[in-house]
Amino acid sequence: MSVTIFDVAKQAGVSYGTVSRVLNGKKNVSDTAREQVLKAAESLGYVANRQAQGLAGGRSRVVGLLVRGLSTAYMGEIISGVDEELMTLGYDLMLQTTHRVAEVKGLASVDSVEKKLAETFASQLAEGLIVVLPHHPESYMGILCQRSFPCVLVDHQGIGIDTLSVGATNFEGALTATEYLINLGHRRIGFITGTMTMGCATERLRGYERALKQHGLRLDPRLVAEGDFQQQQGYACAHHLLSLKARPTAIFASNDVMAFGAMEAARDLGLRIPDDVSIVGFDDVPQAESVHPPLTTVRQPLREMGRAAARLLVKRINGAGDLVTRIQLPTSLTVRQSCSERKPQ
Amino acid sequence: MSVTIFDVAKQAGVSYGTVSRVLNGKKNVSDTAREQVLKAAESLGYVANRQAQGLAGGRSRVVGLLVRGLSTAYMGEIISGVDEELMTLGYDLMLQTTHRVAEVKGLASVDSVEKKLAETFASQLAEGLIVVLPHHPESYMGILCQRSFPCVLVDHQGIGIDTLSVGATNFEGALTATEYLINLGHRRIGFITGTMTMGCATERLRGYERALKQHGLRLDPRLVAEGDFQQQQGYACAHHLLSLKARPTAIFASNDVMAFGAMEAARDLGLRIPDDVSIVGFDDVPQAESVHPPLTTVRQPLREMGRAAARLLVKRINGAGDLVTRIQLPTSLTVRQSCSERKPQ
DNA sequence: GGCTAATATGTAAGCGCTTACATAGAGTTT
DNA sequence: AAACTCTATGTAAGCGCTTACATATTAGCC
Repeated sequence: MSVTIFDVAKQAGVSYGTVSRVLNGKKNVSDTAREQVLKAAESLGYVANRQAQGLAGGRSRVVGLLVRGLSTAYMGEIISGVDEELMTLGYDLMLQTTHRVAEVKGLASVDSVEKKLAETFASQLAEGLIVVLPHHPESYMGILCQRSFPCVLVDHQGIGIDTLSVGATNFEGALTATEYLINLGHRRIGFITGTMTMGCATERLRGYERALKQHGLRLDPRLVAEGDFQQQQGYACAHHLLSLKARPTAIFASNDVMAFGAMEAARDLGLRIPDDVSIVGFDDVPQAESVHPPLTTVRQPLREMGRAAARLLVKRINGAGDLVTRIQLPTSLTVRQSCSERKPQ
Repeated sequence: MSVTIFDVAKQAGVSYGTVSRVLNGKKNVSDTAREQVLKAAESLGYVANRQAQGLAGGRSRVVGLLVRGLSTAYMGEIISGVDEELMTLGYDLMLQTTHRVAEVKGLASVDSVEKKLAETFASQLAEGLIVVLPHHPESYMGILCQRSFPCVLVDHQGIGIDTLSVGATNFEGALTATEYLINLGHRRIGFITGTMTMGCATERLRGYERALKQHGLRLDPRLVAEGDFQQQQGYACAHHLLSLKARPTAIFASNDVMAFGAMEAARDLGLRIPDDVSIVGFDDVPQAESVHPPLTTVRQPLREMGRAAARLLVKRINGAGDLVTRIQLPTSLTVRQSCSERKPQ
C-alpha cells in the first residue's frame, strides 16, 4: 500500500537501518549511501509513518494546544503564531478545546479539563502542551508539571517555579497608554476593566492607576467601570461613563473588543471620536485598524507570543533545561486615529 | 513508565488479547473477564497509547482540518463545531493552516498545500481531512479523492461527483433577506458583494438579484458594489453607495464583517441606523448581536456546518458508503434592530 | 605489515497495540 | 458417550519505525 523504509532501502541498495540514519540526519553514513537513499526516497515519494516513528522513538512530533474557545480574534492570532513556529520546528498541532468537554458532556469543567489533560499525557499523542489563557490552571497544571510533562502557559502569570509561561507587559502597556492620554491633555480618563479574576486584567488596571498617580492625578473610582472583555459590556460601561455629569474626555478599555463597544456607545450618545471623546483599546487585534476611526491601542504581540510559546515548549521537550521559565514580550502603543488632544472646554 | 495493556492483563488475571477485546468492545468475552479488565484498567488509570493503536490497527482516530487562517470569527465557529462533534465521535483534531506553509516557506501556496496534503495523507497521521473554504480545491483535492482519502469540503460547492461537501443555502438566504427589505418598503437596496471568485459570494448576489426580479424591481448596477469580505472594503463600498445622489435606503452586505464596516460608514455620513438606512449582514457571527444596533443578518449555522462536516467525514472513514455527498444546511433570517420600514420621503 | 581506532553498515529487538489463528472448554446433538 | 458446534481465551505475528549491538570495512600509526 504505502511506501515504507524497506522499499526505500531496497531501491537505494542499502539496509533499512541506513535509511533510517540518513533520514534522521545521524552521522556515520557515507556520502554515497546518503545520496542514494535521498534519491530513492524522493523518487518513491516516501513519507515516514508518524505513528511508527512515535512508537519506536517516543517522539510523536505533535504538541497539544489547549484553548477555551475560538471565537475571538485574540485566540486566532495566538494560535496562528503557535502554528507558524511549530511548522518551522517540524511539529504538528493537535487542537483541544476545553469548552467542548464541559459543554458536550455536561461535566464540571475543571474536572473534565483535568481528565482530558491526563489522557493527552497518557495517550502519548502529544509531547507537550500549550495552554492559552487558562482560568484556573493551578488545578490541573500541577499534575502535569509534577510528572514533568512539558507545558507552557500563554498570557498567564505562571503558577510557580516550574511552569513555563509567556506573557506580555500588561502593566507597562496600560501605563504607557494612560500616559499618552494624559499627555494629550486628558484629565478625566475613564477605564473599563477586564474580567478581574484574570491576571492580565488586574495588571492593566494597575498600569492605569500608576500612570494617574505619577502625573499627580487623583484616581476617581467613578471613572472605573468593571467590564468582562466582551463588546456588550464595553458598550454598557462606556455608556455609563459617558453619561456621567462630569464625563470623561477619554476612555481606555482593557481590550479592543470592549473599545469597539465603547466607540458605539459614544456615537449613540452623539459624541464624535476622537473630537468629543478619545478611545484607547488593548490587544491590537486585526479589526482594530479596520474600524472607523482606526483604533489607537496597546499592541500585544499575540502572534509573537504564540511563536515564543512554541519555541519554549519545544526547547523544553528537547530537554534543553535552560533557565528561562518566563518570556515577557513588550507591548507597544499603536497610535491610530481614535484619540485627539483634549479640547479646551 | 506508562501503564500498558500488559499491566492491565496481569492485574485482571487474563491475557492481553482479552484486554484488547474488552477495550475495543469486541464480542466473545465473558462477563466476568470483562468486568475484571474494566476494573483493572480503571484502577491503574490505563489509557491506550494512540500511536500503537494507530500502527497496529490502522486507525489513528485523528482527522486533519485545513483552514486558510484563523483570524475570522467565521472560522472560529466552524472549527468549534467540528471540534465538538469530533469529540463525541472519539476523534482528535489536527489543525493545519495553509497560510503558514506559504508564508513561512515562501512557496507558491497551491503547490505547498498540495505537498502538505500529500504528506498528511502519506504520513497516516490523519484518517481524513476537512477543508474549510478553500480557494482552489480542484488543484489538490483531485489527488486525494482519487486515492480515496476521505475528505469533506466546507462552504464550497464541491468539485465533482466524488467530493463530500457541506454548505448552506446562500442563494435562498440572500433572497429571503432581500425580500425582507423589500417588504419593509425599501426600493433602492444597495448590495455589497463578497470576493466574486468564491461560490458563496456569487450565490448571494444571485439571491439578491432574484428577489428584486420577483418583486418587479429593476436591478440598478450602480447599487451593487464589489467587496472582498473585509471590513474596510465594507466601509468603502457603503460609503460610496450612501454618497450616491439617489442613495439606497438599505444596504445588504454579503457578510457581517462588511456590514459592520457599512454601519460605520453610515454613521460617519451622519445617517442613523436603522432610521435613515437599514443594514443587513450575512453569517451571524457572534459579534453581530453585540454591535449597536444589533445586526439583522442571514444566519448561517456555522457550528452546525462544522458538526455536519465532522459527521460526514467520519461516516466516510468508516466506510459507510451512503449516497449523501452534499449536506446543505438552511440559512435563516435573524431579525434584530438594524432595519426599519422605509420612511415615506 | 600488523596492530588499534575509527567509521560504516547490517541485523535484531522492541515500542504497545490489533487481529488472525490455535486451542481449550462448555454446550448440544444423536 | 462420542462427535460436533460454539464460545472464550491464549499466543504469535506484525504494523513501520528507532536504536543498540554486532560485524565488516577502512584508515592511521609505529
